[in-house]
Amino acid sequence: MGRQPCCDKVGLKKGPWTAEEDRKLINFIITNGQCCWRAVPKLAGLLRCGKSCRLRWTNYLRPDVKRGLLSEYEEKMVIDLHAQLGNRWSKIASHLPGRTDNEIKNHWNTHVKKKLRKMGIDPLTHKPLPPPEEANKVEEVINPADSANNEGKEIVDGSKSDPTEIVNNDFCVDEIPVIEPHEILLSCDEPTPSSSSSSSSSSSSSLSYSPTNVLEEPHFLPSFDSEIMMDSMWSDDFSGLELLINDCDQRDYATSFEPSLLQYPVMVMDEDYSLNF
DNA sequence: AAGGTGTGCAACCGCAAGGCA
DNA sequence: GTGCCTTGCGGTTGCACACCT
Repeated sequence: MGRQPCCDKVGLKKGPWTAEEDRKLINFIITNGQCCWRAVPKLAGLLRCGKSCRLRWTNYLRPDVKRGLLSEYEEKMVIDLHAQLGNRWSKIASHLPGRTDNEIKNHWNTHVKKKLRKMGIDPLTHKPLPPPEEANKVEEVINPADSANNEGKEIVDGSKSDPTEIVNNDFCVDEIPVIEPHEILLSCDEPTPSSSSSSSSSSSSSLSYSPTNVLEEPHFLPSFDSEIMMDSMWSDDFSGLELLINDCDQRDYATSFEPSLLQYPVMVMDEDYSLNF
């Protein structure tokens, strides 16, 4: 007997969520909390599968989710945690409050991989990449017929591209010293206000990157535990949150009405139903 | 200006884990 | 112990936008 599909796919909507769908899902969870995701779409009046609702909520609509690019410090943490944990994105995300596994995974695939390769570091192993010639030799030995079909070809395939490209990219693997992940130094082009103001140890233009540093950066992390926050937010006082969504002057109104909400990120819904905090 | 190509990200898919009867 | 159900995870896809020619 085959596996039962997670939901009846007939008549279900796919693709990007609309503002109206977001509103329905938010309203439902505000009213009922996070319950059986399989039942959510039906109860919320959505033509989506439960999985899709859960994903939308956890990755986008959750009030404690952080949007925008990862800071330098967050990126360093991701790299370090990836070196320790591999592609366990949810574990990595659990160390970065407000960041989702999906967001970190996307950031890794689109930004960090390239950055590490440019630095001469293999994003899979976190070890230095071999020089182009050696890499080609190794590839030829391993698979002479298909040496180009390798993940490292983007950077190290010097046989096909103009050698000056390497110079143009300010990168030459011959100059890359053998370094371990914990020795990596990343420059901070634009230190974020949080990192520059909160950490005197990171006042220079680059941060020493090491597991101990990662763990010893208490000022960067929000002072709340996201899970505790969510529990409090959803179980204790939905009415307060609802006020934030429904009132046009949410922040002032909410804080005057319920001062305890000040300790939580304030969720504000725009006219187009996008959320701001 | 138009078409082609590259990039980033939201969302989907399939599988695995864990809980429960 | 077994099978079903739900949730969570990681890999992958596809679309929209930016950039290039």
